Amino acid sequence: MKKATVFLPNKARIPKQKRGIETKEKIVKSATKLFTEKGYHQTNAQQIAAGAEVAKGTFYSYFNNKKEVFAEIIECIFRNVSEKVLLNFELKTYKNPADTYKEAKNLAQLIINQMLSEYKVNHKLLKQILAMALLDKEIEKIRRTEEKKIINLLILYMQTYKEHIRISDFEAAALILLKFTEEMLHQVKFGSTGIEKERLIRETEDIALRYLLPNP
Amino acid sequence: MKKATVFLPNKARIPKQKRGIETKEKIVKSATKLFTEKGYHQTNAQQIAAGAEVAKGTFYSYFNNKKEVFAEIIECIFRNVSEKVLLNFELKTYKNPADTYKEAKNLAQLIINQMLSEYKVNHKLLKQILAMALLDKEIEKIRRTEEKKIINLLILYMQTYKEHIRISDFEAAALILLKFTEEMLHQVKFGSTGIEKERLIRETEDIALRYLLPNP
Amino acid sequence: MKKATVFLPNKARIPKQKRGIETKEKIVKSATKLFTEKGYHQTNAQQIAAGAEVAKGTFYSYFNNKKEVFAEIIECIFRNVSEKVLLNFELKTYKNPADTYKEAKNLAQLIINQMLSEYKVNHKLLKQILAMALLDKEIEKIRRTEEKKIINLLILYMQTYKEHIRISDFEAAALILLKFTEEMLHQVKFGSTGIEKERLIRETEDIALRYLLPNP
Amino acid sequence: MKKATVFLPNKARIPKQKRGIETKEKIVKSATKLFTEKGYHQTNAQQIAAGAEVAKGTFYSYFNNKKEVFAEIIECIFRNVSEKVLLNFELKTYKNPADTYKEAKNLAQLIINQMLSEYKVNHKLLKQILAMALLDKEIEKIRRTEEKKIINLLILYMQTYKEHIRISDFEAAALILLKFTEEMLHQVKFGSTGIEKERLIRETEDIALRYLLPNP
DNA sequence: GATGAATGAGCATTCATTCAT
DNA sequence: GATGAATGAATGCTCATTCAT
Repeated sequence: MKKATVFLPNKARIPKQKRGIETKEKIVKSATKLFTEKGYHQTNAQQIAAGAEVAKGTFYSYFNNKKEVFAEIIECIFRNVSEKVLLNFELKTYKNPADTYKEAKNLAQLIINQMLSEYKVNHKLLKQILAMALLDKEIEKIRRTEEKKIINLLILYMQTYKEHIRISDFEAAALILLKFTEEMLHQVKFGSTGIEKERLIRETEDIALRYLLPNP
Repeated sequence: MKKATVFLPNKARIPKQKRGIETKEKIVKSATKLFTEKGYHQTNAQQIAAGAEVAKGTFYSYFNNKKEVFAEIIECIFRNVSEKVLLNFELKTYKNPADTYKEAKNLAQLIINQMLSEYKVNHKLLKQILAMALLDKEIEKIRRTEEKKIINLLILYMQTYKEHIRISDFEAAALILLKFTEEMLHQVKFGSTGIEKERLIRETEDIALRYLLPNP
Repeated sequence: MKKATVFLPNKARIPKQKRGIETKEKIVKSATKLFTEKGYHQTNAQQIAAGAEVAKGTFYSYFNNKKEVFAEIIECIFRNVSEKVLLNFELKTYKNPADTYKEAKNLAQLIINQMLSEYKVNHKLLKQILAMALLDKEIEKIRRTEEKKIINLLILYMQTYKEHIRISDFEAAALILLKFTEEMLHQVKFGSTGIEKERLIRETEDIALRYLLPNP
Repeated sequence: MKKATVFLPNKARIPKQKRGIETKEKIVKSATKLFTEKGYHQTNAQQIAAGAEVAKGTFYSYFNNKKEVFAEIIECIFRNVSEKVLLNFELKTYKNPADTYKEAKNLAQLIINQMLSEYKVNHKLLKQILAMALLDKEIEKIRRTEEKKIINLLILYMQTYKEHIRISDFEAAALILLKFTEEMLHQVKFGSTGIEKERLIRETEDIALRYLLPNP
């Protein structure tokens, strides 16, 4: 086993002109389509380039490698979700500053529904993303960074309504709620259990609210 | 991807003699080690064979391809978990046929703990397994088959203690409980959140029991 | 600039069986032919494999890369030269232990001629070798290792006949004599100056002997 | 290799205006820097252009290809050396027309020293140049053309002092002296033998003078 | 049964060069 | 004149799988 040190040039072009931006978008679009249809490992740079109607070399002038497009795609997806959820939360708390039990319940319901609905991504692509987040450190990091934002939001929510919240370990609770809701989302998305979507969502809400809020 | 095979010859040898069984075990052991250390995609047949101190050809006479060893490994792991949990459940219900509220709680706690402790598999290998279950239909099927057993067990548990259980949709509840517990297990295993194991387990128990059982 | 550490597997096969040895020889032969005809940089692994009538993969199972074949070829050539010169020197000094001035002269003449004649390698390949020894550290090292043997031989010669040698810095002298003789050899081989081979060899002998030995 | 061009369009621009000349100089400077630091083969047009702070297209409007810049660089270096040596020789023979033995010796010493000191080029770049002169016909030709000038100078020197020179084959002697001095220069420059520069230069002078001049 | 030499399609990546803007 | 986006042939290398010994 020899050990060699190599310099990775990081020569990815950052397009400034309209044409370049369009080309990059075409590549991302083609990559998303192929990753969704065939999976990440079954897709190669040649196919992505062909799908975007550009040459292989053009792909490599915008991205250093296949993983980089994937990272860009999922960063965009995750960010979109966390931004939407955050925005919605801010709107609601601004409009309804009063913190009654009923409001706490409504807001919790809202956040859960928000998360469940925001993953607009195709379920096949979602599988690829989840798998890659397990297999690849960099992708895992991107996922965790975006998840941290939602966790912070959940902690903020619990602090806002702390008088109506029965649990005390906000940090652990936020993580658990996020992971649990995500997992339920995946079950709903992948729907391979024969149990209908609605039943799962209803139980998800039940379990989360019962955990968060004391008995009325 | 490399080769689109229409006819699957399935020429894998099923060893009957002691020597053959030992060879197969050596191959499985080597594969497990490599999948854990380097990951599934980073491991090739040559390395598995070398690790088992057999020739590449020998590997291919016991397994049709790399995925087959992986399937065998995870089938063994999942089966082990479901068998242990099942066995334990049966022992407890046999010994304690009375179904008081307290017993229901104790047993629920037991099942959760059982599941949390039974995944003895290395966390790196677990990541590989979860990723593969997302990426590959066959692996997904194996996982689901074994999970179905635990779900049935949970449904049985709920039926046994139905008078003390507050939820009514046993099927959905069992799936949710399993998935939730699994997810928590992964958080505990991967431990990348900075939250201690004990806090996570405590909250997991809390959330599950509160969901299952009515307020005392 | 990112920095990455990569493990180079060094998976080159060392053939033990007759068939493997023959295959390796075929590859080396094909590589030598192509490096000579087209030059090192103009030759690729595919062509070497084709020339040896084996698959590309076979080439890569015997050599990690193109440079490795090249290194093997030149190591063989250099070693051959130094071994022949050394052998001849030992034979002569064994047969003629007396160290008169005349013998010193004869032996010097012999060594020069030996070196001049031993580079049996084609002049085009020699150019490739010299260029690579300038461009590549590893090839340079191989060259220097083999040259050191001849330098040691020349130092030994000077020590043996030290009473008849006019110079005192044996180490520098040996290096200079070697490099000078090599350079003359290249001029003779490359013959691009229009000066005949014989004139160059005559002058080479003259300059070397006049440097080494005092005036009679 | 990449493209077999039959028609050489030679569309390289010859800059007349100040700005164009400056741009060309920037390109040459950048190329020299990169060839020295990374080597000829490891440098590409993009990097040269980037180093000169011009676009890739600009590079190709001044030079038809990478080799052309290299040729320009080495032509400049070699010409510089031969011009300096020639100039110095003319100055000395003009100032000291008398041709005594002592003067012959002094002048020889001077020429050797001149050559040894004039290769101001970085040793890494020198390696690249020597290698390219071995690998490429055009570069070889440039080198030979410039060397011919020094050889002619040496022949002129020998003719001027022919009464004090012991050798008769001026042409062969001039070539040998040049090649020998060059080779010694490289040994001094590359200095990979552990022998100090001064010892090598002293021996070089000794060997050359002893070859040229009879015993006093 | 075991071996390991051989295969060759397949993939990631590079880069000299062109040309529309 | 300058630019830099685009090209695509070419290359080094891998590895699942076969099969003669």
